[in-house]
Amino acid sequence: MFSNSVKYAINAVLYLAINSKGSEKILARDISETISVPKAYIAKLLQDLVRHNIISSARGPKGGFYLTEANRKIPIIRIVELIDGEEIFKSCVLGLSQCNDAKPCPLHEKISPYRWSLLTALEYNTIQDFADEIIQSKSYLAQ
Amino acid sequence: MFSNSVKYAINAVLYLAINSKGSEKILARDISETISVPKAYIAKLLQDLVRHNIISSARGPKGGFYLTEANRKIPIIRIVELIDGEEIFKSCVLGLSQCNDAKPCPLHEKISPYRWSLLTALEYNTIQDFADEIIQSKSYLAQ
DNA sequence: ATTATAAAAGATATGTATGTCCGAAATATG
DNA sequence: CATATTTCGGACATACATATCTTTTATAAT
Repeated sequence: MFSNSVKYAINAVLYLAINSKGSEKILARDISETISVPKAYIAKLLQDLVRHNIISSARGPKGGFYLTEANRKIPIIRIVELIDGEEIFKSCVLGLSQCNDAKPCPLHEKISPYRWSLLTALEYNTIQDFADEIIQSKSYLAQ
Repeated sequence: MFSNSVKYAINAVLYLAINSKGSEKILARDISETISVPKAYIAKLLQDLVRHNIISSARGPKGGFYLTEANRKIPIIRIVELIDGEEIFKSCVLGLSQCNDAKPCPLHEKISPYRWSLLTALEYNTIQDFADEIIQSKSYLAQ
């Protein structure tokens, strides 16, 4: 469903949300080790998120990545859209250009509820929402 | 969701199911042109399906690909499992190895029921079931 | 038998996602 | 100001999916 890059990015951002309080910053190295993704690779993804104002960063000593209050209110789907593009929820699972509710492909109706559940969960839950769930042990980021 | 290979394979098999009646055979070239996939590429996929007894073939003049009655009763999910592997429906959407009902990732509970219904739909609907739907204009393979 | 046809099989090529490396820019600290 | 730290940016490397090309094998028809 999602590329590895999106999986890594969501994991990294949620780790950030849980571990950086206020202006406290988190090193790319810490994130890399915790989520078991190469430092240079996750760093690139995080830089992309910074450029698009989904997360924040500071260079130099005491620098690192962190989240502003505004960052925390961003829906998770923005991460997916940025990295994998907006089409992944919309394009036909069989690759047919004409597939839609009126002229569905054979799998369309079977898959639509699944896709819709995923889409709305990502659209209506913010970074902070998921972080709260994890803090309250309602869900987990166990590797 | 699915690899291009799976998309191509499902399209090709359903085209076969609809267009080969009885022992009438269909050329790789015809399938290639109809579903707009390079002949050598779709041929390889079809050969793989033949080796695993999902479809049937005959070489030489009057040869081609076709479906036996047994082939037609095969669930669509067998094509997906063969080409993309069995894990694609089972592994965590966030790539977490420990994700399950007891220790769910943040997305797990929001999508599990829908994912499961998709899985069972592909498990219980055969090649013929989907072909029938198309013949009855309940669904379409329009490019 | 010979020929034409078509799948099967193997080898090679291309493209995209993933992963790595190195130097530049920014900045806190002494 | 000098130094250490850390993100940033570009270039490079690797792996895997996708695509192509060539040869071999099987077989129907003449």
